Parts: sequence; structure tokens; C-alpha cells
Amino acid sequence: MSEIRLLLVDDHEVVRTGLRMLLESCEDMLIIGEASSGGEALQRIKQLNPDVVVMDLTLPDISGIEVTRLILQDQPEVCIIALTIHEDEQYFFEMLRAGASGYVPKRAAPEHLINAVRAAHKGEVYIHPALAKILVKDFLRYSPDESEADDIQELTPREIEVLELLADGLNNEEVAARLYISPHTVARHRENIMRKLNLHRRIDLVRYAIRKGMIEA
Amino acid sequence: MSEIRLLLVDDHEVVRTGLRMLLESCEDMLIIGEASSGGEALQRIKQLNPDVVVMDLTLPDISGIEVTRLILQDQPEVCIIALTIHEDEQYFFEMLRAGASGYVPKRAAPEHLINAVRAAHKGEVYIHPALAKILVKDFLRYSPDESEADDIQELTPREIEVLELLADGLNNEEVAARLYISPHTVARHRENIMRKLNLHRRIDLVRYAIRKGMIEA
DNA sequence: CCCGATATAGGGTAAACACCCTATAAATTA
DNA sequence: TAATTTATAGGGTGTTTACCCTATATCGGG
Repeated sequence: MSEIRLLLVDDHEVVRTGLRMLLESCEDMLIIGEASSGGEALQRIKQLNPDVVVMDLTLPDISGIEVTRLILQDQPEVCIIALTIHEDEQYFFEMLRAGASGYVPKRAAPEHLINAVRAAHKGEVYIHPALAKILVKDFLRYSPDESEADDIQELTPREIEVLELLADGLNNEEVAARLYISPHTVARHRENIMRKLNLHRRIDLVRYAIRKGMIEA
Repeated sequence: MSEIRLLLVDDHEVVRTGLRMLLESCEDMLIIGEASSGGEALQRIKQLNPDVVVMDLTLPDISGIEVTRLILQDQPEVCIIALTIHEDEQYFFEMLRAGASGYVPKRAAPEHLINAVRAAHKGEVYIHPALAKILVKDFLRYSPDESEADDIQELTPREIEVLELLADGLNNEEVAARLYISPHTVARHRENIMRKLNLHRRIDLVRYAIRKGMIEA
């Protein structure tokens, strides 16, 4: 198996040299280039098409996050790992949205970065435990407690069907047309649904459906 | 600094023995007990109050997920790490919801488990890269693309305030009462908001606000 | 076999809503 | 200073909603 072809991006030479020494000590890795700015990184990645990029987020010209976004638009197969001093939610989430394959704080033990590179190359994602904690917290915030999922079972199949359409933004008449029934009947179903779920406004139906994952926001 | 006090839960003795050998080779760890079933685990954890529990999910009586839920209700300070053959989304997410501090597949290299134990003890969360990938994917699914966030800037502060209240389920009159203005004025603001955002129904406001994270579903 | 519960369907009405109009004072911007 | 934007306030009209009423078909239990 051939080596993992790496590119290092950091505006401090001493950091790049340190990284080079660390990663070149791994037999399965080969550093094929370095960049000291965002612009240079864009250029080098296009030229060299590395397997994995180790990317500092704080760069003099373009931020590492922006570089990540731009690169992945053109070369989605490149894996980009953030290596940064930032451990706050904002940078972390933005980098994930940009498409990062890993996130490692600079203070972390060197093995973390090595793990991250290997994971990224396998198509996995390495998130340092300090950040994973934040991600899980976010997951739990948006993940509904299943214990709430009792009341929905009281709905009949027809009612669920009506609920989905209503929550999707259709009005009574539109739902009626879709189901080949009278608008009055739709209204009737809606009433039963709202009574069963103890809701009183149409918009409550929307929020309920989103919470239950029936529709997307 | 004292050792990390560990409890091992797995229904196969050979696995427990292997784990014991692995983890006892770490100077910072001390195995204070074992359990071979969910019921036994509940008992032992109450008795011994370990720092970290390494928990198999497939147990003969109560599932490791259920044990985790029960334990964390009474002893939220205990860190529980899932060590399992399951790498699918369902088990993983359910274990996170139960409150796990880490998730490691059994096929992973031993260092992963050691890292997970140390991370959990530091109050962090270790997610194996294969699972972290799933978690990030889920994050991206529910995380709005910021590129859509242009139109909201066209709203005046007052309009944003009105939007939040409307989206929260209040009707015109209730918003008016809250802001000490006339219901007509609220209606007027709403009209301007809907025109600016190119929305036409009240429920569209709700979904817009949820997408933007202004309110929760 | 009938009874009651449930799913489905249709109708009426008062209130709320969406969309149209104008207007004035204050703050911002040019 | 003049022009624009913002927040406030009002009126009018047709549509949609939320809640009230009943009716029929089906299905399980007494």
C-alpha cells in the first residue's frame, strides 16, 4: 500500500517543521508539500492533489475555513484536518460545515494528529475528545427524547397523512385536493389531530412534525 | 494523582480478561471490578462508584444502553464508554442519548479504548472516527448552510423581534401585547417580514425561524 | 348479533389571518 | 439640509382557520 500523501498548511515555519518531523516518522505518510498562507494552500492543493491536508485555521490572508470551503467545492475527495488553537464551538462548527474530515487542537498530544490523518485517509472523521464533547452536546440538544413519542401513536394512518401535508405548508384546500377529499374533511382531521396532540394552532402542528422528524425545517 | 477507577462490563469472561490485561498495563488505571450482566453491572456500579465504566451493549438480561440510562439517572458523575460490535447509527445514537461519554467499536485498535477512558475521565468524549463520521453527517443534516443567511439581514431589529414572537406561536394580538404596540402594527411588520423573506404563510415564518436557529422546534 | 368505539367524511360560523391602502414622527444616510 | 429608512398607527376585504354540529362504514367485545 502506498503512503498517505500529505500537505501541511501553517503560517509559522517552526510549526511546519515540527509537523514534518512528527508525520515523517510515520512510515505510512509522505509529506509532498507545505504552504504558509491560504492563497498558497489553494494553489498547492490544486497542483499536488494531496490525500490529506493538515490545515491551520488562522492564516494571514484567507482563513483556513474559507480555504477548506473553496477546495472542497472543486476537489471533494481531498481530506482536510483542522489543526488549530481554537477550541470553541464557533470555529469548530464552521469548520465542520466547511467539510472538514477532522479537528485537532494544537495542544493535543501528537498521536491525536496521527490518528486523525489515518482516519481521514480511511474516509472516517477524527474529532478530538474535547470537541467531540461539544458535538455530542449539540446532538443531544437537537435529538428528541424518544419518551415523548407516545402521542403520535394515537393518530390514525389517515391523520398522519393529513398531518404531514399540513405541516408541509399546505392549506386545507390543498390537502383536500391532494387526498381527493373535501376541505371540510381535512379540517375535521386536523381538529382530531390537534385534540389528540393537545395542540391549538396550525403552526404547532408544524413544530410538532419537525420535532418528530416527519418533515424538515 | 490517583488512578482512574474502572469497572468492566461484558458477558464474556475472555473479553473481560483481555480488557483487564490491556487496561492494567496503563499505570494510570485501576480495575476495581467486573460484571457479566446488566443487573450485575447496576449493582456493582452502585456499590463501587467507579470513575469510568467500559460497557458492552449486548448483555444477556438488560441492554448496556438501558443500564447506562438507569445508572446516569442516579449517578450522573459516572462516565460510561460503549465498547461494542455495533457500528450502526441506531445503537450509536441511542447510546449517546443515554448519556455515554465515549463509543468505541470492538474491532478498533486497543489504543482507542485507552484514549476513550482517559478522555472520559477528563470530562471529554471519545468517539471513534468511524462513528464520528456518522455524528458529523447528522450534524450537517441539521446544521443550516450559512450561505442562505443573506435575507435575514434585510430585516430591521424590530422585525426580527416580531418574527421571533410570531414564530414562537403567538398570534398578532399576543405579540402586540408583548411589545406594547397595536395589533395592526404587528400585522404590518409581519407583512414586511414576509415580503422581504418571500414567504406567504404564517407557518413559513415558523420554519424559517427554526432553520435559522432563532427558535427551537 | 347488536353495541360501542373508531376512522372517515361533510357542513356552518365567528375569529384570525394575508394582503391591500395611507400616514406621521424619528432616526439614518446622503 | 434633504432624502431615505424605520417604527409606529390606522382602515378595509376576501380567505383561511379553529371550533362547533352531524353522518356513514367498519370492527371488536359483550
